[in-house]
Amino acid sequence: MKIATYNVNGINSRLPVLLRWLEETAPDVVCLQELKAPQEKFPFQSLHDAGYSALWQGQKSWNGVAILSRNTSIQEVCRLLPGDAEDLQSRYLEAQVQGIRVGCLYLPNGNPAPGPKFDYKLAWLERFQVYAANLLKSELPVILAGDYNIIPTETDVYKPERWLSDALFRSESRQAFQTLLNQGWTDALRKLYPQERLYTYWDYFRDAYRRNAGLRIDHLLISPSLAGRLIAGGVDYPVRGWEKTSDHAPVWVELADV
DNA sequence: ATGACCTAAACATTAGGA
Repeated sequence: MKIATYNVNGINSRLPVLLRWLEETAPDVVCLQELKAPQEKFPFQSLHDAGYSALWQGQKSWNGVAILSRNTSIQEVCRLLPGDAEDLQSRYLEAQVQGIRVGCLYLPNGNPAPGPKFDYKLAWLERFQVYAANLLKSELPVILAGDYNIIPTETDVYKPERWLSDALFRSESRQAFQTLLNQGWTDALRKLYPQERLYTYWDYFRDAYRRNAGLRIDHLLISPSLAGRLIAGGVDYPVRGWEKTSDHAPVWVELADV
């Protein structure tokens, strides 16, 4: 089965691109981020017509996450990241889908750093680490897929020296990502491609996509039982070159059937 | 070092993104 994550950067303005990508690649499960749409403006009918059921947590203007499942139902687990009752931003959605526990996340950007936004990012990461550790303890097959807004290593950015003080690449962010790997999560794309330069995001500025001046910030972290089923994965690069496209490209993994 | 571009709503400028 194929599971993908895609930061769409506005689901309604991106709907033609999303539907074309779904039709061409037919992922079984999809995690979407940055819907930038309130709950009532989610295009569930268009997705239904394309063969996908959907669970979504919208928000006016910003954030927003969704989980899609092809031809099957979705059982909701939660709509917010636990650990802070004050944090109502739509950045985490979890469901049981096709036998797998799927966490869809949109981690805070954190810029400018240092500052309150960076503090929020680090606090979110701490809550996420606690939550992820408990998921591992459950021994369920789990995938935590989304826009982590973290460049894990200097292999994951076209020009590391330019990004050292950026919230995406600061040591606190990288260390938090490493902590998740140390817990036992597998960075699926890096596992499949240990050395290669893989990017999932290219700035709209400066012709970044054509120059391949990109970042790898969208990740699929898989629990040990799923790591044993990992058979393929990749970035759907051409989607980033389509008309009216997101600044992110979809990322996917293929898992062997049990 | 700066600014380049894109989205949604604050609607024609601003805020946020990464």
